[in-house]
Amino acid sequence: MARPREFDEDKALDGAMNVFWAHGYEGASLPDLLKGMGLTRGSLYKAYKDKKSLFINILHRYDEAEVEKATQLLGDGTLKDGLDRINKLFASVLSAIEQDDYRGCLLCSAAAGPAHNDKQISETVHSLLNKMKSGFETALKDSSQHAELPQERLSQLSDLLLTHYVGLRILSRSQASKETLKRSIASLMILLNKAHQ
Amino acid sequence: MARPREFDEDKALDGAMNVFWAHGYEGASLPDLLKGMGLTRGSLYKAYKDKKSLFINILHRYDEAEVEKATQLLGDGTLKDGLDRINKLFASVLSAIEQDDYRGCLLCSAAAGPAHNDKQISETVHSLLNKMKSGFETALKDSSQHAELPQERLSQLSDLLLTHYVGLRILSRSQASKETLKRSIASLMILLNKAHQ
DNA sequence: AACATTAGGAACCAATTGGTACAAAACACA
DNA sequence: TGTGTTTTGTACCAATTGGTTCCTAATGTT
Repeated sequence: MARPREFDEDKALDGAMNVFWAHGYEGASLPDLLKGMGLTRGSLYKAYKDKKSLFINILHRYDEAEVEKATQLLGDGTLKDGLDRINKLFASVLSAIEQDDYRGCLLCSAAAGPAHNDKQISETVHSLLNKMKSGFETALKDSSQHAELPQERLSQLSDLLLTHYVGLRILSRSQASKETLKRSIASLMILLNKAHQ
Repeated sequence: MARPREFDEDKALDGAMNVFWAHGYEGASLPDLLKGMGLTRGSLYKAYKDKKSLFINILHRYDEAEVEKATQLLGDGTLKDGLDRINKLFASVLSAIEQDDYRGCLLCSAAAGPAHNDKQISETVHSLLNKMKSGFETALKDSSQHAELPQERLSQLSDLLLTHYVGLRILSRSQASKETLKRSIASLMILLNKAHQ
């Protein structure tokens, strides 16, 4: 009973994700979002309450789409050595900017922006950042060089990888030079290869 | 000739820096700035043209105050080994959040925010980030363990340190746990001690 | 003392912000 | 064919945004 939704929810949410990704939370205006989602004010507020709720919704969508992709890669058993997976993940960061995609990472931008002021957002952000950390930890445990390290060291290394990931994504968004990012990643991989010694 | 300024320019600019530091560029409203600077609209626009110009001005002030402090530390000859200086710098990042200062770094926040959309800002940001990188490079050259590394490796390592610095500061601002930052820094210092091998 | 020049401050501005109210429209079910 | 329920779209809202105007006040120079 009642009138069915006319808009395609997946399309709308993807649209919102792209707008937030490109402009950030504060930078995305309602008209931006409405245009990107292909719907009008009434529908948006009826379906998603308000801007902040929509954003948190989108953060979860970003999780399912992008964070999940990253953690799947980091746990991907077909790449036997976890270190190779980590390498591949950072290579993908580089590949984004090789294709002139300077949007960075929605999650990292949220960490730098609204997470500072809003508890609900910061909690969501941290749960996703933790998921990334766990992904790194999984990969390290599957690395022939690192598997034997004590848990404490694995956790440390994972936090380092997370920090590095965030740093790279923020630098990407600020349009840092490709070479800078390349050197940073190369250096990380060299150091990581010595971590077990 | 003409009426002299009544407000203390240093106090006003410090006030503006604090407001931008706390709220970010977009997040700092004109009323916020006016209150923090202790002057009225007319004076602000007469003296600093507009919000963006003021922000770039403040970015340079942040350079003189904070970036300079960091690079001085990294080049401080009284700490003989450059590695100790790097250690001390990252310890100061940690110390900030131990004192519940979650503002992060104005420069890093600028990299994550307005630098994405504004060329003038991104250029300023990158020149300061480069200054940080040079600081790291100087310290590495003064490190007994790293001084003999080829220039290419030193540059790589400096970019890694810069990335890590940015990552930490963004995580700080998002109110990441002290433990996370601690582990990340600990891990970095361990790896850095193996970089020369 | 007169004048040129600049600072200060309030009133004002159009545009935009996120958000709401409400009537018309579209369906399911009876 | 109604009837109840929900979506949709438009008109509207108050508040805030960054920015300008313009008059007055304060000064150094002559």
